[in-house]
Amino acid sequence: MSAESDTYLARDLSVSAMRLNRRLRLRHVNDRIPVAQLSILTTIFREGSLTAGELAVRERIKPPSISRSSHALVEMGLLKRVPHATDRRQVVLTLTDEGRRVAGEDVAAREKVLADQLGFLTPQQRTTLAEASNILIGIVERVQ
Amino acid sequence: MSAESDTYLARDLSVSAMRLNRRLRLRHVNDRIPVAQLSILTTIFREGSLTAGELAVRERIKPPSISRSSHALVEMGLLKRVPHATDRRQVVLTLTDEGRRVAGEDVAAREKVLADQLGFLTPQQRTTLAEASNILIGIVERVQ
DNA sequence: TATTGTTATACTCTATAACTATA
DNA sequence: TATAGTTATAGAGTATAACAATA
Repeated sequence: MSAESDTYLARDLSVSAMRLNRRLRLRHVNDRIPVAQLSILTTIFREGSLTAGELAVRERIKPPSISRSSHALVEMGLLKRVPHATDRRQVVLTLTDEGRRVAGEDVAAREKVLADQLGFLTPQQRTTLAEASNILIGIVERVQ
Repeated sequence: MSAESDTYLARDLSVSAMRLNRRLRLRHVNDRIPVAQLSILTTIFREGSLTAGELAVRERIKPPSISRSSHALVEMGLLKRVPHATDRRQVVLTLTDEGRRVAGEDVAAREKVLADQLGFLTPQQRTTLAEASNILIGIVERVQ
């Protein structure tokens, strides 16, 4: 890789992240559930019930954002707010049956949305994306 | 790559794009120019003066977003709005001297912001990111 | 009529600061 | 006092719809 392409790697990454993000958000808006809220839903789906604070850590956002999004999900009937067993300050966020159904469907839906696109790729390109995703996660962890 | 990891590739991609985006946006907020506006600035820096419509195509956003962001940049003294030579409906967006300076500096600044993070990576990982960025751009082009 | 761009409006997502309730 | 979470407030970024000016 040349020094010149190194220079633009950061820009290319941020631009492609921004644009991909925009596209995916729009897809989900069409599907009636905003992408950040869907992320919360599927995180709980995968990891099980979590308190608001634990969720904030996993989603890497601040508690107020969790608060807003989780209330929206409760209003949609996808999430329940359960009192914590021993600490009444905490709130345990749990999927409703409908929430579990939606979260489960979303995996398939997302697969479908991107499947067409991934279909254009070679296996090697898919591997590249999977590796890149892991690298990006690591970078995000360190940029604080 | 297993079928299972295939299933989650789309989710991993969208999550890492969202989080990276968030981090980069916050970095730029600290630097006083919002990232989307900076993207406009550097696009014109790289490609030369563009009309609002041309810019909307390149940035993959709708004209109203260009309108808002470009006016903000004009207010900051970074962008000029020049009447089109032959078509008075169109507006040509051109960098001011200050805009050119800021855009130029941004390449270095962005390099500095991510340089620390890229420094943790192996040359092979950087290559992976560069390739992934190109693949993602291609995907974004097709998701319409 | 068609194209270019702006204005009006609305929504998502996020943050920081200030607050409440509980530990 | 410290912690968990909410409310209040602000700002970025985006879209669609309706509009004005020009071709």
